[in-house]
Amino acid sequence: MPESRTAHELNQKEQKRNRILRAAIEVFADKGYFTARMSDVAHEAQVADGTLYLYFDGKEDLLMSIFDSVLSRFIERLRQEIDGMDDPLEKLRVMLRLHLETLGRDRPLAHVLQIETRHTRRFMGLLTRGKLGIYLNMVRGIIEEGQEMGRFCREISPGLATNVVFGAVDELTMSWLLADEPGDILRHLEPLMKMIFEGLGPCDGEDSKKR
Amino acid sequence: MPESRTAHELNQKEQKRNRILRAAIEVFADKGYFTARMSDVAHEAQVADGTLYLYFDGKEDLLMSIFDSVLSRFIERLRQEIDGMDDPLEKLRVMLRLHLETLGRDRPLAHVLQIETRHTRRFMGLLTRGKLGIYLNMVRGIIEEGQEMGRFCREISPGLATNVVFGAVDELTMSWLLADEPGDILRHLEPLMKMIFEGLGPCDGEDSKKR
Amino acid sequence: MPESRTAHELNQKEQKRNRILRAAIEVFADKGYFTARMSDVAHEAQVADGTLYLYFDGKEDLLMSIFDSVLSRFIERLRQEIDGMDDPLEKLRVMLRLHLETLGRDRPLAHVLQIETRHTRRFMGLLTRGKLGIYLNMVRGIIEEGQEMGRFCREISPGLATNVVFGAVDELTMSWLLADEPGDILRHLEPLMKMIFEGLGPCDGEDSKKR
Amino acid sequence: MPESRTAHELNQKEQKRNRILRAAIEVFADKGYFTARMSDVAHEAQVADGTLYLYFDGKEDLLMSIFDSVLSRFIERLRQEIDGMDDPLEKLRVMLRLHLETLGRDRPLAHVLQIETRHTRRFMGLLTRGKLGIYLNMVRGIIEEGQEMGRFCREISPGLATNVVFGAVDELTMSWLLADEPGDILRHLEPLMKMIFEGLGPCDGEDSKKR
DNA sequence: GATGAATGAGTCTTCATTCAT
DNA sequence: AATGAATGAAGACTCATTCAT
Repeated sequence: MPESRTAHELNQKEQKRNRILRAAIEVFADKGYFTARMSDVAHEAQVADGTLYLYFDGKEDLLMSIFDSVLSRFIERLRQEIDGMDDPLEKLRVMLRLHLETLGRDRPLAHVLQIETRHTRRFMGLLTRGKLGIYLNMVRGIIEEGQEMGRFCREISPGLATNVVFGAVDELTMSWLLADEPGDILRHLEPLMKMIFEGLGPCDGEDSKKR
Repeated sequence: MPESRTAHELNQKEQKRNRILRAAIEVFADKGYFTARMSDVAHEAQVADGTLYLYFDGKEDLLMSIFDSVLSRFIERLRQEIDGMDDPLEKLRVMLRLHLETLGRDRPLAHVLQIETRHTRRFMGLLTRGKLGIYLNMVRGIIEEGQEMGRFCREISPGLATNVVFGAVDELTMSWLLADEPGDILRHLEPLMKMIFEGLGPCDGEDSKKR
Repeated sequence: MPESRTAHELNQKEQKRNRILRAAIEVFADKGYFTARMSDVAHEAQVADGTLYLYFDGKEDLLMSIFDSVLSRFIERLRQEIDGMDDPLEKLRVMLRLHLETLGRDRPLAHVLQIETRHTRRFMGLLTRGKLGIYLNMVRGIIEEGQEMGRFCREISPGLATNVVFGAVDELTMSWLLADEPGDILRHLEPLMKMIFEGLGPCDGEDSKKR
Repeated sequence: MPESRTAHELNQKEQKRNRILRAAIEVFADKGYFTARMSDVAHEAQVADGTLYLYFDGKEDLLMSIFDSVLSRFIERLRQEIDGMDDPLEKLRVMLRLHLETLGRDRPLAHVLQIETRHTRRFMGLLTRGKLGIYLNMVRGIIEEGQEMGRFCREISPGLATNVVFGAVDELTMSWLLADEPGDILRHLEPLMKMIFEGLGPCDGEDSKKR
């Protein structure tokens, strides 16, 4: 059963957009955002230079869109997986696994996300106000939920906790990325979870796991 | 007692060189290496554009020189402090403290060293063959010494151990740098030392702390 | 009958290349190679500055290409005209006429070729290894042919003879170029031929035209 | 007997001026006027960059001054030698010999005078209004004198004749300069004189040397 | 929609010239 | 007078972006 013409076209368009995005990831990871030329991306994507501008607003938008598109898919998957769950700690585990999987599977992407995006203050600002903000809000949501259910220490401010959790994965990814022989990033998941639980877990009298 | 004319002039020259270097650190940290213009650096250093080229070979050399100059001073101080010591572990502690202090005291510098330098593959290569190589060799020297004295596990290759130690500080610095409320980076020194000692410490029969 | 798209485009491209080349000739002749700015050339050619770099590698290449393009056409025409001829002396005459015509018809071109090209040692070297070398080899070929046929004195080394002939036209052109009221350069052709014939002609016993 | 202090100083000054001038000749001949840097000249003259400006107004003045100084000495010598002579033709011979000697003895100088000076229209204009004008006027004077005495053809305009004579030496020098194995330029003196005499000599009925 | 030739703003760098010492 | 460090104007070249085909 054939798709409607429009749907088909949309699909075509979507495919080409993704091809360009993919090309940008490779090229940015390889040469660095500033050193890479738009025509390098066009060449890698096997389209004309001008075509890039039919799908993106410019070089900066291309970089932002990498972030955005990856995060969109990530958030969607995360929601699906998390949806039926009850345990906030388990939700966190799923989230971190997904995060590490996404990057661990794709080094060029990880490079762009971790390195090329940090160049300018302005950039980080823009990102945080976009899809990244949604992600961070989800983390925060889970933490607040955990605090309400008594699974997480209530004395820690949710904002700080979010930073700690996000910072931990970020740091982990960065070191994996800079390592010469990175290995499987997922092997760090459980130690990370342990650290986080120790950091966030119940802080009342009865819970004496920590010093 | 007046300095000799030459000595005075050298001093003057050295001072201006440092002023430019400092300006470059500020500007690169603020706008990013690629976004920063040479005239921004000149302006910040309160010299004319052309003056930059009396002290440095160009933009790239400026970035390299930041690295180089900081590392030179760092290595010198490190040598002085380490000189009379016997215990390799203590030497490592001094080294890491100095490393963290140097960066922790100067965020713009840390930014440039950790972020702006990672842009291109080529850059890292150049650096490693320069002063950074000397530093890494010192780390390696200490580790080998520790192994010979039986303080460090002999089964670990010194090269790998060097990477682990250096990677650990690097990672630590990076996360401190990306944090919103960084705090005093030195508070991480002891935990770091503990980790390193656990990772590198004696691995023979009598020492059963590790599996 | 429409040209194929590609052929048409090539033609367009070739035309614009020539327009730029022409503009460069005018501007270089007028202001001198070093004093002329690339944007002067662009302006004269009615293209944007950047466009120059779509057709040439830079300022130097532009100068070289003037030489090259003129010489290419010159050599081609020379080959066509000479092809069926037998008499080497006649070939020389055709060659010199063509040489003088080419420059005599186009003073700016002559200026660039004679003056602006002599600036640097390096330049002349590059040229001689290019199209100019081919031309010089053709001259030499004709002379050797003449010697074999007994029309030219066999005692003169072909290399020297080539220099003499080429030097003569060169000198002639130079003086025509520097003159205030140059007149028709072709009026010098026959005297020149006479001189060359006297210089190169048979040198044996029976031929006593020369002392 | 010591010179007066002032005279001595003037002499010192003059010497340094000449050293700079000489350096400029060497450097301009070697690298070309535009490619040469003022600091190259300073280096060659073993003075500081700034010192050049104590003796000359700038780069252009340096080039002009080469011309001027050479021509000054040339004109002075010429006047001395010519002074007691009667025969205009002999005066011409002396003049041409001096001209060829001056350049033939000093290739770098010849290079600068013949090549580097022709760059810009403006340059030639300036020169002609300076010492060069004086020289040309002397040539013209000799020719007019010759015409009055009936030794030269009266039908030729003195201006044209001057151009012919000057152009001939110029052309000769140029070809000598461009030649690979120049040899002694003075060997061309007599042929040149012959040509000039044939060109300028008496043109009336009784004198039938020319067609 | 797709192309890629054309555009021209933007920047690094050079170097003639100046001037405090 | 001599120096040479400092200046800053000027220009070659790059490359993100546009738009006619």
